[in-house]
Amino acid sequence: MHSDLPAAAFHILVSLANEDRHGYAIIQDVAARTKGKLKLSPGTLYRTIQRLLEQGLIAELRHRPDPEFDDERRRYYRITAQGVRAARDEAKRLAQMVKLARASGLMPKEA
Amino acid sequence: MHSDLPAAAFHILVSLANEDRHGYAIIQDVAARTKGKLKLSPGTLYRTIQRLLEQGLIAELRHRPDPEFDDERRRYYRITAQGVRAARDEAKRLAQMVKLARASGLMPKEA
DNA sequence: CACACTATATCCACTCTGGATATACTCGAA
DNA sequence: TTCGAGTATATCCAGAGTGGATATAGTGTG
Repeated sequence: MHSDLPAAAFHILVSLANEDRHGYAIIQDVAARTKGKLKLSPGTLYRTIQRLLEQGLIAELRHRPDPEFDDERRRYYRITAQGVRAARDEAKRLAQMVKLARASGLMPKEA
Repeated sequence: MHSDLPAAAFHILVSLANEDRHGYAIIQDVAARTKGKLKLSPGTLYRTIQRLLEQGLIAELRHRPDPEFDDERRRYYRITAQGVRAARDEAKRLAQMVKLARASGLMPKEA
């Protein structure tokens, strides 16, 4: 659809919900959370990060968390209040779709 | 993603889960189920129907349900066993995404 | 020495989508 | 009675989102 949060953006926001991360760490975290089912490609990741920055759903940290033992190439990101709202709205939309499937008998009660 | 069911395809399958319908009726049914939030455009609808037919997720009925009082232009479709499986798998994937959002504290318990 | 891993970034091709357009018939309001 | 809205299907175009390849570059391992 036109107005909803793209899948990659949603997963990135979920990954940043409880911890500031850099791009590569997001790829790994999303893969871990989805048990390897979703491996964000670099093309999708960095393009989506740029879009999220422009839309104000995430912000880049000016100071890296641990300057001593850290790869200088890394760029860290933090979710914004607006990002939290966007992710929550998208989750509600997805929950509605699941509800629709359940109401149609397409889903076993718990799965 | 590459392998998952597009949103329009999912909604069409849900709409056909309990009743055979023709294209235009699907548009109205999806709009009703989503409380007007999702109005499938004709471009999306008829293209997606063609794709679903090719993939064997739906089938066109050879005989229209009620030949007497019916618009002859209508083409009726029925979901296949394969279509049911595809919709169920997609619903599970969506439910997993919602679960991920909840686990991250992005969602209020029930919403 | 080659390969894999870390880390970011850009490019191309493909798919999915909305919206416009086309065709054509029916019905009610002005 | 004519105009617009609704019904019904279909095609086209432009734009967004995605994966995969490619590039660059440093580090670590067999």
